Amino acid sequence: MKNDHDIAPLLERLTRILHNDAHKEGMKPVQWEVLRYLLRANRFSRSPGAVTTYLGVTKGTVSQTLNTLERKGLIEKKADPVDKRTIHMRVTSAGRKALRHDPAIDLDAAMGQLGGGDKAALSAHLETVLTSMLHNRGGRPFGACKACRHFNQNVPKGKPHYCGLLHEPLSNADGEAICVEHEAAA
Amino acid sequence: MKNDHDIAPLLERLTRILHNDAHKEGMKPVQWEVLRYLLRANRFSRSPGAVTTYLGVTKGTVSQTLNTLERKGLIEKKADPVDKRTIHMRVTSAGRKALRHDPAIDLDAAMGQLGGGDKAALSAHLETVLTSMLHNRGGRPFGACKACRHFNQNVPKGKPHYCGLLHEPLSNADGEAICVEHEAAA
DNA sequence: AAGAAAAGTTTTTAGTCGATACTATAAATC
DNA sequence: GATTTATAGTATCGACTAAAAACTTTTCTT
Repeated sequence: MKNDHDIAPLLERLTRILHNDAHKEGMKPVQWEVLRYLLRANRFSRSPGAVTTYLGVTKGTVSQTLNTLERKGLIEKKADPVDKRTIHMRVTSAGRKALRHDPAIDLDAAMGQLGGGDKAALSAHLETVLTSMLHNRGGRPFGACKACRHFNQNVPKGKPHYCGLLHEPLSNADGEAICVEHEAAA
Repeated sequence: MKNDHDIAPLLERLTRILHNDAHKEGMKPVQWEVLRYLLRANRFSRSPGAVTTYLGVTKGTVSQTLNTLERKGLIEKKADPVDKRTIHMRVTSAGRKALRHDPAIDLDAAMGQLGGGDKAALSAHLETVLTSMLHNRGGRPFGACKACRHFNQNVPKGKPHYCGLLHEPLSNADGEAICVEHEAAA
């Protein structure tokens, strides 16, 4: 078969455009990525370590980027009272405000060119490729908490949910968020 | 409709993996991009200016990257004998050799997870999105020379092809390559 | 011939990123 | 209980990316 559909160049150019657009509002591409991540991550996944795992870059780089975001007032850090090594972060209201100018919003707009079925197909195909890439380098999937095999719905009774891995209660919002520890349900 | 398929995060992560992988062989992501581009571009499109248009970054940045690639011996520069402002480049044999370790090859492998029909669909969908993004920022498509409205097949007779815009003859290889000046045939 | 435009380079400044070395806390082992 | 080892983060260095602005040379316009 001659035609390999030249998907790589398409992806490369799309990527490049997105990357270029991310130099807005005094921000850098990684900074947007981290900010977006922190907004979508549950409370177990808003640490420098989780960001490191998510991005796949070194700890030092993440540390610097987080410092920058903190200096800009877009995120806040708070030491864990129990394990004093770990740090928890949250997006400030200024951070949320900044995300309203997220350059990636343009991508959603462009996606509007596709019909519903096409979007579903594109999503599925990208997920297949991504999963394969992640698998080959031992990366974590960072899936939704509620779709994890450690997620227990309405346990204990009366309370919302429960994480069987970390032995922690989970709010409804937690369930929707993405998690470092995510392992797909069987 | 609630489900917007969350395509952006998928694309973002895939992009991030590709970007991280591109720190190999002493190369940087942009350097791979430029090298790949120069190998696929026809002779009218292997100038610093064309690379600038392709990448969408500033001239200064491109100039630096090209200097680095030249210093590494992966590309060669040559001044145009007619218009002394412009410079033509070509990938050296060392450059071609380097591209055999192109980290983007892994993407093709991951794409192997998809069936032929899925690949075609993915390609088509990505192209739709890319075209939309390009259109919104006045970017050039950089399509194949032979699919351009200025492409004249087998003109003049006996000779291979001809570019009606630049008034230059085109080899078969030229026809296959991508071009800055490309405008889709009607 | 004068001015404007085009193609590239250079310099400056801010941030990314891998690598390495480091500190502090926690867990494991003896 | 003290020592080792692992984990979570930070600090520093050097190479590179990128925008922005100033500049050179060459070509096009009028």
